[in-house]
Amino acid sequence: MKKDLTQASIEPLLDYFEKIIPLADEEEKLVSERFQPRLYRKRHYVLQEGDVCKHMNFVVRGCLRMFAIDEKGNTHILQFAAENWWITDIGSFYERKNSKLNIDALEDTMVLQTSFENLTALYDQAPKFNRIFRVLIENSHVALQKRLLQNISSTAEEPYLSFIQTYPQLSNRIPQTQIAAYLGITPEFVSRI
Amino acid sequence: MKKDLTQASIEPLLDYFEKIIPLADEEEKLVSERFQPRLYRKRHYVLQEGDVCKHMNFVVRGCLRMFAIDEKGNTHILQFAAENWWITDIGSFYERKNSKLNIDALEDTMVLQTSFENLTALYDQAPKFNRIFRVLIENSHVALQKRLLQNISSTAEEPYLSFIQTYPQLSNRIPQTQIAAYLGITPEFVSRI
DNA sequence: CGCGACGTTGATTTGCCTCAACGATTGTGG
DNA sequence: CCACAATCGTTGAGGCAAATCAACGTCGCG
Repeated sequence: MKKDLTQASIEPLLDYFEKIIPLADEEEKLVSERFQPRLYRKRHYVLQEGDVCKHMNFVVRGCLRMFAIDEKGNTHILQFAAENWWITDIGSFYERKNSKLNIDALEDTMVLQTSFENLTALYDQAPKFNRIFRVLIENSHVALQKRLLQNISSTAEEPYLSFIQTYPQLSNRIPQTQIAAYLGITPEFVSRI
Repeated sequence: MKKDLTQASIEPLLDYFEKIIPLADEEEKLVSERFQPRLYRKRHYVLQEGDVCKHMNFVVRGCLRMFAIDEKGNTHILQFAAENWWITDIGSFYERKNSKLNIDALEDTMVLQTSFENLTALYDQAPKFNRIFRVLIENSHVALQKRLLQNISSTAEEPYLSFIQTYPQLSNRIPQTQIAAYLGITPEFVSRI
């Protein structure tokens, strides 16, 4: 039996922002006007290679992944996004260029999403969000640097152990094949660890 | 004979900002008050592991590198920064935590640098810079994602060729040993390509 | 039920590392 | 100004970590 995903509210996103910095009632109202809930069913696409990435997504429930497919047909996962994570192809979203990445749903997933137009409007109406989103991306930049360092480091075992330690809740939910595609190693090798 | 590096001015940074978004005279004045020139001699450290990263640096002339040293003593380079590039340990700089990274000079290097206090003051005085630095970090995030993808991809040859194509001016100036440490492969193997 | 996705294990191959030796170049101090 | 050390690039031989290819069992799902 599926969970009930038809209930949607802006609350999780407001809670999330509140943890970073308090919002005035007026600002909460702006957020609720500029974000819309949307349900993506398992295996459905949020973004397809070649399209412009139209939305910035905040995951309320479920799990998405962003990935690229190389010339040999191998899938490389750049990012997972479970509850309270953001996911979008930043370059494509802000520059409105065609994306080389894909985003799809590993599970039935509820997001709160905003468009480029709505987000820039929000920046104008409440400049505070410029700072919030700057901090968000700074944090994910730091995380990405850490990941790159581990990836460059010698053995494949270390990045794997680090992943299941850093994201224990994720490594339960996600098939090993997906984790392998995230780490850049083969599923067979993950199995041998 | 060494180039004359004693001349320092805020001009290159103002030029840089102007290319992104026009600045009012008042804003230019604020920038020149909040950034200071500084010369780092070859092999001198801008940031040492264990210290808090005190400065955000804009390279006017020369070249810096940011790197980590792993438990085996191997050096892994996260980023080079030549003319018109920014370099800092973002996490350490904004959170004022001890850094696990090092930054040093590959050549005599002139930077324009600002402190956390000066930068936050600048954000307050001219909120426009929130947006500017949000865009800067978005761009470097996109670049980092691209690099991670290439690194995960199978052969070591592709990342190398991509590097010398993307940064031809850098690959002339920088020893192959440094490029190897950036790509996560051995100098010997770079030589065989 | 039967198909497809997933995980496991084994045998073989290979890309890259490690270790080592050797010129060429740079730069540094006596 | 020369001698010596340090840095850099190159090449060779050998070894290992992880990929590849393949076969098989399990599970969930249409």
